[in-house]
Amino acid sequence: MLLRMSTLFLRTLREDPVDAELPSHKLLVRAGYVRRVGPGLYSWLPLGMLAVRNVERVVREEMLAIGAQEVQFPALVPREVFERSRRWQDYGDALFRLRDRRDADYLLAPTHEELFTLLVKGEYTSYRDLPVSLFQIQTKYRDEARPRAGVLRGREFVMKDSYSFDVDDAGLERSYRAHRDAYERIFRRLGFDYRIVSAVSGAMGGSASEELIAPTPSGEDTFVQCENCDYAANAEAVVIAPPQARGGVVDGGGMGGGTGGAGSGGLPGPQQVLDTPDTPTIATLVERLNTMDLGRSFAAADTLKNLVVKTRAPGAGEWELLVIGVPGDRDVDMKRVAGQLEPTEVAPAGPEDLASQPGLVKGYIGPQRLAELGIRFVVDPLVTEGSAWVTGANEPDRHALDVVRGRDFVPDGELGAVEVRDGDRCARCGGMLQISRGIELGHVFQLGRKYAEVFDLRVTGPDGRPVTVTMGSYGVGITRAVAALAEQTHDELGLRWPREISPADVHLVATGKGEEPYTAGEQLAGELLGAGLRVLYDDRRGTSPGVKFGDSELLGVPLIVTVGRGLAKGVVEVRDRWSDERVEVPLAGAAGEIARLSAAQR
RNA sequence: CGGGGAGUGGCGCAGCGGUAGCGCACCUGCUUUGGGAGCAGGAGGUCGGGGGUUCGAAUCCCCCUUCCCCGACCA
Repeated sequence: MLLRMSTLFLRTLREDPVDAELPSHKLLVRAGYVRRVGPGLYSWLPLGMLAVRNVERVVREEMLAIGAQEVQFPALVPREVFERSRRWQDYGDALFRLRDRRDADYLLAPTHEELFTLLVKGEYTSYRDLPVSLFQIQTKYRDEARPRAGVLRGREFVMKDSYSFDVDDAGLERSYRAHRDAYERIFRRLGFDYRIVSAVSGAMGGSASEELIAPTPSGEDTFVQCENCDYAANAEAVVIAPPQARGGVVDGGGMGGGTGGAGSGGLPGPQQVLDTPDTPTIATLVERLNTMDLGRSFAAADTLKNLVVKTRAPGAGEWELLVIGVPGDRDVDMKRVAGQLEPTEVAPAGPEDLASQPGLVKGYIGPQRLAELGIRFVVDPLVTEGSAWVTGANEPDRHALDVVRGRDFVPDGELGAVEVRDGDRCARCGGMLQISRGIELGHVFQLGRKYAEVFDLRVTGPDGRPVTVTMGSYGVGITRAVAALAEQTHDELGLRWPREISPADVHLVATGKGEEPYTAGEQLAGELLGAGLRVLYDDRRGTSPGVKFGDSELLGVPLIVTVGRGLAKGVVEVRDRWSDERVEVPLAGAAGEIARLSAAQR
């Protein structure tokens, strides 16, 4: 492949686009890889297209290598298909819906579980046909509430999605493993720094759902890693170790700071109700407590905050109230809560929900009488058995002190609800958890029988009886990978591609007076081509050297070869865009040497 | 959905009552050729849309609309 800059459809920009915030976004636009068309919509220009095709190629090769077979579904799907899986309703506003001339409803698919399931159902009927894995590389649509970060989170994007079909759990496990391994090979080949994090809560070390994340400060996914062991999880799926008993019980201390509770050993005295006027928030409460001359000081961590939410089980018509108790210095992570309660829906309780239950006094809710009110109550595991708290007294302007779990209230259960913090403890080994940000590159997921049941995908088993198929679902963001890689690998000069994704192996720059650089460049370009390299050749006349060098840095091809000044000595200069190392190579035989250097790059 | 901001040549911006300008990019000529060249000449805009005020509106007023950023949201 030989691309000539003189004819390449490319215009680089000297200035950053105003709407871009992230380096990857700025650079992909400046380097002429993409152009914005509308909110969350981008055109891919020739260089960008080459990068996208390269990601596709790597993904396709690795999918085929595990025996997955490629198919292609329409992006435009009739409503009925998504009605059956309920996603026409459940997917919400993020689903692009449209109507044809006959007023029939259609959608632009965000993923294709339904069609994959239906396809297999239509063709296969026996357990002997399984397992099978199918994939497609296709444009997906999501009407994001707020597209951002350029191509990283658009409303239209290219994604590889695949699905595995097995007769039993052991088979699913194997298919899952194969995909997970393939994903590791894909991201390694593409040159990513990536982490695999658990995306499922509860099941410690469970592998039912994992995300492959590219760590980068600007990423919009939050995940935690243990400093000590290899535990890593999405922030919404994290499991935090409960502290040693805190507050009054075992022996004072514990974690969570403050000197609250009973201090030294033994249960605190019976709970007492205090007048605490105008203290509807944790901050105001703590301030008030510390001026009350109670013989101890209090911190937010000594208070028990009770948040009211409402839940609705699938199919149930009515919302039910649920109170969640967490230490007062902690925020509740609603996504984490929702993840654990799924498929039951969760929503914050509004004023009208509270009004329906007069026993709940806003700002002064305590768990002491929730049971008698018939309201369900769960606590975060940080609220350990035997711990003592300051909490609401269920009366306006009053709080209760030394309220002990197990003595003064008994929750209906525990629910990890708290937002993770740096320094929280790993539930596996007790090590410190560290929070990082990253971009989700891929997701492997044991879907199970959800769609197989909805679409009645069954095959005849060995005993002649029908068996419901179990599925895995696996995705890789193709266009997102290009941007994520740019985000991870760029430097102050511009893009910097690993070889597998780069639009070319070598960026050949001809510069200098007269014809010599161009005749030599032309010949070298041909030789490089002959050596099997993909060449981007800057053959522009009348473009000053500074512009050419600047472009070569911006475009990000990993090896830059300059034909110019060195010709007097019979050499060309070869520069590694990654290390910035420069070597002079004799023009005679340069192609072979350059091919060798290129092959040595990552 | 909440908060902030912006719509003026391809891109980035200035102008804020007197009929549109700058930088980059582009075109022509000459010079220049190892770090975003110089000189000279040139092309390109119904100033987001509609209505109003005014002798006169990019500029003031009203309505509409689109877009961007932060947050909420995001299988």
